[in-house]
Amino acid sequence: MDVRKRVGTNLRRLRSETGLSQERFALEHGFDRTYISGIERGARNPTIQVVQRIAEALEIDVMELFARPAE
Amino acid sequence: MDVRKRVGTNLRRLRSETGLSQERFALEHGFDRTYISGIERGARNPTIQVVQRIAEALEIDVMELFARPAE
DNA sequence: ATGTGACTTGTAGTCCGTT
DNA sequence: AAACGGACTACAAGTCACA
Repeated sequence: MDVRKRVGTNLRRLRSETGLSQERFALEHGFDRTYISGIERGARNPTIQVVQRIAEALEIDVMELFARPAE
Repeated sequence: MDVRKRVGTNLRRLRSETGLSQERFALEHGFDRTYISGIERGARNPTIQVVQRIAEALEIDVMELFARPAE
C-alpha cells in the first residue's frame, strides 16, 4: 500500500472522528479545503512538515498518521 | 521536537545499525549521498514517498522512522 | 460538503564539487 | 567517511473556479 493512501485514509478517519467536515477542519486550522481533500484521497505527496502540522491540528502524534490502516 | 529531526535521528541510528556508511547506503539503494546526509541532520524536508523508499531500503515499516527517539 | 484540473511560486530532489 | 555549497530541474505548496 502506498504511503500516500495510508496517510490519507488515516487522516480521513481521524478527521471524521473529530466531527468536522473537511471544510471546517481546514478553516479552523489554516489549511486549504481542497488541499486536505487531495491528501485524504492520496492524490498528493506531502512533505513531512505538512503531515506534522496536520497531526498537531488533530492533536495526535505524527506517527499515528503513518499507522497501517485496518483493512 | 521537529519532525525532520525525528526522522533524521531515527534514520541515522537505523542506517548505522546496518553497518553501512551514508555513502554506501545511498549508492546501494539509489539515493543521493548528500541528500541522505541532509535528512540525517534534519536539514531537509522530504516528502512521505521518499521516507517510504528509505524505510523499504532499511526493511522496516515507514512508521518506525516517525517514532519519538529516546532522549 | 467534496472532488478535480489548472495554475504560480517555492522548494524538494539531484548532481557537480570542496572542506 | 561525512558536512556543506552552488546550480539546476522536477514537483510540492498553496490557491481558485467549477462540477
